[in-house]
Amino acid sequence: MLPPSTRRSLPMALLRAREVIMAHFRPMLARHDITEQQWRVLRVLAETGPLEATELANRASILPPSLTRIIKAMEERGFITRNRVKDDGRRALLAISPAGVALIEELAPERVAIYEAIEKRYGAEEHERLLDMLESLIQSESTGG
Amino acid sequence: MLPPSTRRSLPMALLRAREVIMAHFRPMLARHDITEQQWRVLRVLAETGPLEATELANRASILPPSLTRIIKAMEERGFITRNRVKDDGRRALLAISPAGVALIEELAPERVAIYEAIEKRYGAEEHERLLDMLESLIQSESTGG
DNA sequence: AAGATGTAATTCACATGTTAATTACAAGGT
DNA sequence: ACCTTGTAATTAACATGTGAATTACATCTT
Repeated sequence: MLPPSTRRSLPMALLRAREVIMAHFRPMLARHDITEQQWRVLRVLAETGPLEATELANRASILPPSLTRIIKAMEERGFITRNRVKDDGRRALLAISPAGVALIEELAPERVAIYEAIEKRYGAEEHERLLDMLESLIQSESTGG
Repeated sequence: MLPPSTRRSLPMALLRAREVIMAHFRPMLARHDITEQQWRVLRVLAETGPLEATELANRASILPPSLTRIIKAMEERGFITRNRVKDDGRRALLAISPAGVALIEELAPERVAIYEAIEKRYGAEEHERLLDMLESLIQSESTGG
């Protein structure tokens, strides 16, 4: 097997694919002055309820040092709250605040419209298949080592 | 259409997929003290020959400000060279040096082995199909707007 | 030639990615 | 109680991502 060219390597293809998709969301996020990562944190907390930092980092695919900074910024802006866990001074439960929920709800319509536009261009079935294949790849690489 | 959960959103899936793949390459790059982005720059220059900064940035999927810093670092380490373009003082041709070529050749076997291992776990046909679908997605999103 | 406009590259400022080291606790063993 | 070991979170240091502003040239216009 030859070393793949940069025009057909999986890491590059995944990177470019993510870029073209995120390009559609960035203007929306910029208008509300939140970053892509802050947006992920908000959505994870909204979906799952309060989480400890480690679990939140895993679910949002953000490394612990980054999460520390993000939490700090979002707490100051009033989008999330933290509450120490009883009997363990290390941990804290992170939760989305009403303001955070309001932001998610405010962006929901535009978010749906963007996804619909992507599905229209790329194809809804293709979209589902791609998600399946990506999940399968993640599974095969993360478990089998 | 409901807003997709973070467990099945295209941006998150692409991000996670890239993470699990890059996890296999990072140790190799770390041993040679080069970053993922520097590695991309080297490979693009090796494949295509000398390029101007803008074209290199596009092909390596690196933003201009990042490329400026990367070029500076790699020039100092002797992996790439720059030559001003005649009749246009703004542009410069960036080229890989013999030391850069040597690094690529040194890493080639391990690189092939890593790709083979991924194909073995995920399936060669699945791999090809995934690349096709990603290219199709990139195409549909970058042209159609 | 001078000014307006466009383009390539860089610089700035700040957020995140990344690894290693450190701090703060918790739990277990002696 | 003390010490070791393990774990959660943070901090440190440096590289890159990102958008806005700036600089350095080119080119076009008059």
